[in-house]
Amino acid sequence: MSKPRYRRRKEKRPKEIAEAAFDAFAEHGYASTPVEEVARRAGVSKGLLYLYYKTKEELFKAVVRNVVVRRVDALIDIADTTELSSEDFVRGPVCEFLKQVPGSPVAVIVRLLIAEGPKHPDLLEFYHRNVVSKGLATVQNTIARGIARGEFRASAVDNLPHLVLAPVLMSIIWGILFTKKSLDTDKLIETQLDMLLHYIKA
Amino acid sequence: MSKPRYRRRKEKRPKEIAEAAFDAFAEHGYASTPVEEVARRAGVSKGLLYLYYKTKEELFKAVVRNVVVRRVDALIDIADTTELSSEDFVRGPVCEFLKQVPGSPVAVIVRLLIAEGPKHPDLLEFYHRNVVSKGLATVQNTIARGIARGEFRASAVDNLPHLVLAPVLMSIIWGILFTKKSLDTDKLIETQLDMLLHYIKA
DNA sequence: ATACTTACTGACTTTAGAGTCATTAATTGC
DNA sequence: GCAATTAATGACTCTAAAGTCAGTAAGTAT
Repeated sequence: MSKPRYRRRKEKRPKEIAEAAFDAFAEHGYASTPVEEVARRAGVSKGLLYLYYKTKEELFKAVVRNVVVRRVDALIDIADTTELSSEDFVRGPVCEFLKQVPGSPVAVIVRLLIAEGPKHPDLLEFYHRNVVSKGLATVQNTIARGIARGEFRASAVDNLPHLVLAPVLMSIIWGILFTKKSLDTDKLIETQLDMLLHYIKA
Repeated sequence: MSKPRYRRRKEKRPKEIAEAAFDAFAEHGYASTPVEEVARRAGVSKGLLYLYYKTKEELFKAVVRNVVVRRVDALIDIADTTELSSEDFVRGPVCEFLKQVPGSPVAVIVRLLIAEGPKHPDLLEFYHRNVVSKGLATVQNTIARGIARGEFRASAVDNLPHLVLAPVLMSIIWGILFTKKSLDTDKLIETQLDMLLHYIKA
């Protein structure tokens, strides 16, 4: 009549473990987080964790891959189907999207990648293909479309979509290092976009 | 008649060790670098290293502090004494300075700080006080002087000097993560400054 | 030359944490 | 109900690496 000590839930375990790992890594970083800490947070034994993930490194990769999924694709869809003028599109949906990034799980992933990335080239490759290059391409397409429509002029920015993401990256890093010293990241991003638009408007 | 097994060089050891540590940390990161590896590179025994640095953490802090020294102050001096117009000053000395940062030891320090910084608040405080806030203040002063002279107009950028450094940070991070995927960091920085100047010119 | 000081060595101790595996117990099928 | 299957446990092993310290030899003073 006693309660069972645990439930067998084969399908849900991997996800739960990956989520616990994300939280733990976010707090202490990858190298300083013992696997046992992850297991504890997931309410699971260390042995079970190793049943689903062969090594700590594999767990790390699963965590990074998990967070990435779908986030960027949402924006791309909007970009492909919007009816707005290029300027309104940038000032509206693009701006909103960029502003929520620094407070999102992506910020954590960026920190993990900077710290541990160089040791996992395949992971960087994956991240570049699925997030970075997609994001940059979307920005670049938006600019190109604006030019085609006669809304924008051609400029050096055409090949430097990185400039759109630079203030976002700045906000993320600032948040990681100097949480205490406040910085108005929304204003930072808005101003950069305003500057960009002035620069390339026809 | 045999060569001595070592020389006693009390004064030079700490510096040599810190430099070896910088190289090692740059290559593998802090957490993944054994102290013995640092000692080996410095041509010294592990015991001696611990004579000069009580813990690995203390060594880490010494490394970060070492690199910081003087780099920023050079620019500040130029800023205070230049005879150039504000625009020429930005397009010349400021631009040159910013362009060499991504390839300098500062890039390594940034990586180390992002990875390990959150565990060493005093170090972040030090870095903020001696590098970041000084750099930002210099940019801000330059803009303010331009406005006072009637060369620039007042704008949102007045309080967001971070925008000047954003492309530099972008270049640093890109270099760390995607060395293979090339990016013209000089062009990136130049374009951002060009954009900024267009935006704030009177 | 000899005694003395201390920079330096490297073998040793200790510990934290990754990964294993024999055992247990929840579930499934008969 | 009973046997078979497998999700789950946690005590254990093994290793890497931080930190220690008794001993050694380079330099110094007398």
